[in-house]
Amino acid sequence: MSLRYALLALLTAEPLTGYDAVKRFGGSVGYVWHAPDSQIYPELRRMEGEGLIEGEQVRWGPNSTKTRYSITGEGVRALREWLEAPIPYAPLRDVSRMRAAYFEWAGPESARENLRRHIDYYTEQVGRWKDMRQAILSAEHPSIAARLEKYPAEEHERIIAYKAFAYEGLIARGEAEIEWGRRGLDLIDELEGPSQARGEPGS
Amino acid sequence: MSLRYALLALLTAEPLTGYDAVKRFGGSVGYVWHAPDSQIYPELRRMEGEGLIEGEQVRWGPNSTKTRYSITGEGVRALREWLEAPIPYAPLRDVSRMRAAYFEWAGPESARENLRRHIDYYTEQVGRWKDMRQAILSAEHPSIAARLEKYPAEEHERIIAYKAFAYEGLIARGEAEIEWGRRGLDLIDELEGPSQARGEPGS
DNA sequence: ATATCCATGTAATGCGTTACATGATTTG
DNA sequence: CAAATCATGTAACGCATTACATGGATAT
Repeated sequence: MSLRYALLALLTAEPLTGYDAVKRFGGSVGYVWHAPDSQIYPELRRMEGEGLIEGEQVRWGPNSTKTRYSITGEGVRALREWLEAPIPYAPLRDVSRMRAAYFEWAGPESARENLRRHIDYYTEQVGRWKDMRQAILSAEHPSIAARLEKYPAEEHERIIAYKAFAYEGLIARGEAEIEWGRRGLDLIDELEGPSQARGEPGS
Repeated sequence: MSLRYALLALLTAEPLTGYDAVKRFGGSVGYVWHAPDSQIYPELRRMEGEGLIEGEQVRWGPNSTKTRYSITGEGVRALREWLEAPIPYAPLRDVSRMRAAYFEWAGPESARENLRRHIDYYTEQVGRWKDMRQAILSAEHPSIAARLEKYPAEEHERIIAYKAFAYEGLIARGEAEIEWGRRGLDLIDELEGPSQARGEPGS
């Protein structure tokens, strides 16, 4: 049910077509909340039905229109309410940890491969998150720029700060994952002897 | 689809009834992979149908039986295969970060309340995870004890080490969450002035 | 004109959640 | 004998995923 709040949050910056929203979910917001097109379009229509957003038909080319959605007063209220309500923390479902717990059933080489992938994955993610954080802090990112234009200058600092703070959480988490992966590789070396994948120099 | 592998992993320690499995998901395994009864019983039957596990009827009281499941050779093969295959990392869907990114829409007091809950939640979890890690390292936990009995002594070290390592990942992650929450509270103080909830001593 | 973007979906399936439901057995 | 535990589900619903599908508009 958070998809709808992600959409509402997006729409507080500027009106968007479904396609615009899909684009956002491919980039910025998508780093925090993933959603495919097939979920976004129907959700927007449902939200319009409930009065949280309003669609207006905009000319697009000579023979066509597109729907541009804006958030309504009720939409803002719903977003606020959601932000102020306590989140029910979802029970854990952690594939990486589950797999690691049973590494004795995989070969050491495949356990290593697993951890290397873990490290690579989070290294890449951390890179992205750091870039996003920078783009937010410098107000370069188009969607943050549009947002700042819409709100008075005294709000800018906090708008930026909270978004950067969110990314800092992702970065910290990612770095913890990388650390964990490295300790895992060391652990495997201790338990099973060092990897045979690399030759000993000087032997 | 990981539920079935969690079940297979459990069954490598000892045969279990559905109810036993449900119990495990309420405790040990449940800290890593959550599943409700309503998912476990049907999944066990499906797995039996696919030959990954075998159910045998065991007397239970004078007029009743229960089904005790054991892992089959094919089940072990399936578990190994899953452990050795690369995990497709699921796209992110992070409610805490999403909410934090839009804290300017909540009041400062409700943003603080949010972060306090975040800190409390992870503090509690970290406590549990640390206890579990200890219980594993000392081989006190009943399910780890049963497991160790079944495998030769030279396997014990790695069986324990990998499970402890998994919990260490959770602990590290939890601690990063707590840290993040604290920095968030500081950030709110900076942006909005300190909380009015507490009086200034000496004023 | 052709490729790439812009725009918008439907359909099938599966995993997971919540709520509801029942009865036997052991333990105190 | 009453309470707690053991045992095993069904049913309805909703969110999410994957695959499939189409056509107009703009840029080169």
